[in-house]
Amino acid sequence: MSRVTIADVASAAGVSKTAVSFAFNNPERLGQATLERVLGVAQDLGYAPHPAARALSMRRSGTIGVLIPQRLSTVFANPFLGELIQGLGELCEEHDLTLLLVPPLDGSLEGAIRQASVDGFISLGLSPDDRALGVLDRIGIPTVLIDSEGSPAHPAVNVDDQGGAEVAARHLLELGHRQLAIIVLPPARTQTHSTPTAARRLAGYLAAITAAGAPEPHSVVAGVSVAAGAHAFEALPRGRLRPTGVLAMSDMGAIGVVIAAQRAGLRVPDDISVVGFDDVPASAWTNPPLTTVRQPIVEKGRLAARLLIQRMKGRPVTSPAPLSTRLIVRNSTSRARNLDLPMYGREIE
Amino acid sequence: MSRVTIADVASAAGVSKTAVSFAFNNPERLGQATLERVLGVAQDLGYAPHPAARALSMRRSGTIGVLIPQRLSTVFANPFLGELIQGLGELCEEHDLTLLLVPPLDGSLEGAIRQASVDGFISLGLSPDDRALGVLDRIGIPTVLIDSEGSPAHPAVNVDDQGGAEVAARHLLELGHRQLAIIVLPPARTQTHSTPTAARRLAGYLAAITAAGAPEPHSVVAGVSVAAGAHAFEALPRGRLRPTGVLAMSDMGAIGVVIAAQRAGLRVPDDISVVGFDDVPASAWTNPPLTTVRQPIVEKGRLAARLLIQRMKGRPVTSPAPLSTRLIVRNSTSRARNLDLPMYGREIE
DNA sequence: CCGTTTTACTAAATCGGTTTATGGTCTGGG
DNA sequence: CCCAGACCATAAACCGATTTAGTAAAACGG
Repeated sequence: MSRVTIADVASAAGVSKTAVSFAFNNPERLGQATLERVLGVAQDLGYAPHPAARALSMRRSGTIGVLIPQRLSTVFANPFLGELIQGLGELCEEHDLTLLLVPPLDGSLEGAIRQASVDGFISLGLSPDDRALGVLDRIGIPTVLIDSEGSPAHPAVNVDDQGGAEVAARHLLELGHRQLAIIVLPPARTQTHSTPTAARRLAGYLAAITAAGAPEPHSVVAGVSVAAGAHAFEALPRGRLRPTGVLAMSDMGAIGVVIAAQRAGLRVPDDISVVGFDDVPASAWTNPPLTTVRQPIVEKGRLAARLLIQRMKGRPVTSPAPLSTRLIVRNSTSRARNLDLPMYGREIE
Repeated sequence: MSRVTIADVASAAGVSKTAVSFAFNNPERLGQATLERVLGVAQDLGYAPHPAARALSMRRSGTIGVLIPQRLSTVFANPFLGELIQGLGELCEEHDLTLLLVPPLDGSLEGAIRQASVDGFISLGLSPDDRALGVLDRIGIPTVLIDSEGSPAHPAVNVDDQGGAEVAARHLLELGHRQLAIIVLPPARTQTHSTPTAARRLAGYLAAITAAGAPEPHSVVAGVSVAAGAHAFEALPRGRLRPTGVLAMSDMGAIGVVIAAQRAGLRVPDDISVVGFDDVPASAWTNPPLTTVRQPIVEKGRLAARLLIQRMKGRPVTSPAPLSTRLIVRNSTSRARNLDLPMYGREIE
């Protein structure tokens, strides 16, 4: 009942284990006749080399791990990861690699990292002081960071978050919005402070806002999901202080805000403008289509995978320049209603 | 520079490899003093057991594989997989398992299956005669099928595709639509004929249509993506024979149809009704929100993972009853325009 | 015909763990 | 004082492959 091993094939074919191994990995080292016989027997027996045994002796598993900072059961609610995997996947296919999703094992990424049999890691959104990073270079597995601070040890792939955020905020300001709100991404996994990405986007928003001399924005923390975005909207000030423009750090959050606003009887963009971040595909289909900051997610995945594969080959690699972002203006933003119009400041609901 | 092994720890702590192993896996078999010393040394050296070695000797890898019928670079364009993984992920977390994505290795799923070091497989949408299935039970790794024909060897988790499709078609027919079109899912990976899911949905559509005595629908094959759906719309007959109702076998396809229709100057649902399948979350946010057949994707993932884990524990498992589907009526469908109205049959563009 | 390659194959070491079987040391009871 | 049992720790076997070093036989060159 148990699995067919190389020894079974060897004895069935009347040769040594070495010969069987050669048949698959070094066929030219075997005579025609033996080669065919061994291959035939292996086929008949349904032999497949044990992957773990193979990985152990070859010191490579043919797998790269994606270090995910959240639970699997929630992280895919954001299309971002799916997009990223499309990019990673392209290079994995080229190089015959499979992808292992590595979420925290009962809360601990460190533990998960040790368990994972991979040749390299792509790590998402780790803060520079996450303990997982320590484990990573202690174990010495090549790693490429995405959305983190780069370090001499590990190259990082980033986009111009701050620049993108700045343009987004300026867009609202130029449309005449003064009273803004920011939907801030939740803090890093174990830390209380924000992720590098959130920090950079926030810096961009604030830079534009203070440069324009607009009042300090109200800010609410919300996870990257439609529900969280909707919830965040509820937490916004109402009445006279109600923001007319919302800067969300994610598209999902922005969509949530839009939906909650509409449910509350506001029209988007007439009563409230909302701008997202990421430009996931769905942003183009929403009602209204979302104004958002586009970042090249698939390209980011491709680039990170490419760098990782370089590192896995032993070549030294340094962090590339941040990929550029750009504002995609669709229909969730419009000119701010004039302060004197009767509509301004009306109570919600 | 190379990795710290159990032997290094053993010699550094002045004990045997066995003792080190026990320190981690069988701490009660060691004395207090030794235990602490070994653990301390291991910590200092940054020791982590080699996952492949561990997997080899323990005969388990702590990983389950998801057999994906398409390339990674395309499959995540459909939110379906992400949703499913949310479900799988819930149970993986409970049982400390990681998830390996196993797409075809240069075209061959069989090859990919052999390489994957996993304790079990979840397989997506395999036709009953796919050669990959043969490999699966030859190797003897527990497997649960999703969206396939179940077999005595492998339990399958399915939803009531046919019933759902039937309700969807009836919905359009009851709204007065006669001239329908069907956007058919593309055939299985290597085969020329359709996947079980596509076949069942098609059967459902046709059952309702013939029962209603409506004319035979036009059908177009299109992949599960917005672009493919849009493309499919272009292939639909125009003029007098233009369908007023479209049955898409996926939400992504449906969204593509909607977008292409709107681009062509049609109003949805006034000029053309479209119904999707799956009810991925994005369907609720589109413009207009999509009428679609809801299937419980996350639940499907949960159930499949639960069954697989049972099988991995050696318990026998049989295919559960199909999960039920239901029609979610939103705004992409409406009463068919009366045949006599001047608008009917107007040329597109 | 003899030494040298080449060819075809194999025994044994190795990868890095876990596990089984066993051997000492201490303790306590008779 | 002796023996049984409890307690700790270890040597060696094992998991299932790859790979190194080497051997026997055949082919080759002069």
